[in-house]
Amino acid sequence: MNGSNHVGFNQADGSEEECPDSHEVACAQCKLHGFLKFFEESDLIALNIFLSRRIPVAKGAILFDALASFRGIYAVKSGSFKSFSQLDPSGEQIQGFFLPGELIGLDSIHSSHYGYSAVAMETSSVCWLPFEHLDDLGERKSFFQEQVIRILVDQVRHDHHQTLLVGRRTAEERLGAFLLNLSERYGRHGFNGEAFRLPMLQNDIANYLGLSMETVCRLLRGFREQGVLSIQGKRLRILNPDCLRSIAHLC
Amino acid sequence: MNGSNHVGFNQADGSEEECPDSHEVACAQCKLHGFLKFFEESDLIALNIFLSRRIPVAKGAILFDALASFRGIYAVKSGSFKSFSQLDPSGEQIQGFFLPGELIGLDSIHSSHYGYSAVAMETSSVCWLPFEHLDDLGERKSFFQEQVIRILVDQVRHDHHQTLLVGRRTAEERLGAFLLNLSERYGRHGFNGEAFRLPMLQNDIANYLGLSMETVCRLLRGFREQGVLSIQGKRLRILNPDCLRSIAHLC
DNA sequence: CGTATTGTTGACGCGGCTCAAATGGAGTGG
DNA sequence: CCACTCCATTTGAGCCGCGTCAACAATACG
Repeated sequence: MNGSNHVGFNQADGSEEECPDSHEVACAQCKLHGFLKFFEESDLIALNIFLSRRIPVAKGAILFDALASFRGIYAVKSGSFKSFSQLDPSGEQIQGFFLPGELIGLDSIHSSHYGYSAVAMETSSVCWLPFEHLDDLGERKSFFQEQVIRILVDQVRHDHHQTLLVGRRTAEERLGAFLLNLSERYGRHGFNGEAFRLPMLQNDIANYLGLSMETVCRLLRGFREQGVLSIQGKRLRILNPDCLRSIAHLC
Repeated sequence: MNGSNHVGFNQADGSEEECPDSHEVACAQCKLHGFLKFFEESDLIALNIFLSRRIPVAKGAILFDALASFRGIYAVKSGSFKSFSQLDPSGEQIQGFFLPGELIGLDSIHSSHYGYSAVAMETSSVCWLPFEHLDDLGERKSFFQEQVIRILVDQVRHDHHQTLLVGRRTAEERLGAFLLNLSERYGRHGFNGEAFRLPMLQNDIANYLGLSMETVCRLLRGFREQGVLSIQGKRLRILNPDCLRSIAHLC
């Protein structure tokens, strides 16, 4: 767990501060780190040539377009993103949210285009791992693919759960499970899972969960009145996680 | 597209008839075939040592249990399966249906357990590809993994679509899209996409789509009365695909 | 400070769930 | 072949969750 046997990331740039921005995910907590940690040092040096670190992305800026040709995966370093498809002319359908430490675009591997768009919901920064030189890894490519498979499997699991959630649960259960999911993800990447920012609009939450904005708003008020959580602006605090779990029927 | 450059499958057993059962998928149309077709002949001979072909599975029999340890993937040769998780004590949640030519269990790769159960909805047969000797493939393992990734990506795409479908569409749109999806899948694997069996119970369809059985029943009657399709027993015939597409809002 | 965007609240209607009961069909044993 | 059972399907009645519409408040932003 000591990161000293790995090249790159924060340590690569000696002049870099330890923690320049408290809202930034630590490299050791980033999924990109887990992605690469099976490589030997020599490979990592090669990979680091291609790894672009901390690209700033302005709020509302498009990370990639649905029609953009696949050029690698991104890791959210700070800020947050949403992905959506435009299939329906009536508006966008939000596919997912991406918090610091999470990867975007992996499911477009082996496709010519990304197939969906990703935009920053706030001022953000990403690391970018281009995939074009992957074949240079030679025999080690298999390790790399194993990580890809591992993460894709995770996503399949999550999507199954999401389908179940959106299809068969009440609005209250969906929103509760959604908040718990956010909490768990923040916690996993080294943030406080009990108190965090809700970077997305209520409109986006509603869209994602297949609900109306008004229902989301009313439910949040209900949760507040039950003392389950508190909201001020975009800051959320979960006061009673057990109660929230029982609401979401995830005991 | 001539299958003669590949070893194994039907051709391997010289005494085997061409088409002993018209309800059986042709090997050239099976996803397992696509899965293996990138291998050289020598590798395929090795793989075929492990490939168990045409294992019969009785109606209602469990192919694998949620707690069974992962032992490889199955290809449906004839019949059909449903997969489901038992998370909810109130009953099963159906995750998917598997028709002849389709693969079951791939998303459990790199897990200790399957994580969900699969049972035969009718008298069926499968081919089984154990994964335990995959490392024997050596450098060619990478090709294999590439296929795994390709199929997992397909599944992620499908699951996203499913989430969207189940979350934001009316009951009519969901059922229409479901039937069209079945039609497309039967067609893709060499069957008649306009007239096929509905192997699952209406109860299962309802569960899968997040609807009640009664709603599914009423909607099917509506489709029949509109002349969109005809049903006798479990046999379904799509009389007006364009109308069904417009109902499903997939033009 | 003004404008645009997001969030809040109420009234109302309907899609689809629930409950309940009847009908049909497949399998089984006599 | 029939009688019986079990399960699936069908149909109806009633109700409620949540979407829609509309008006207004609050917040963000230039």
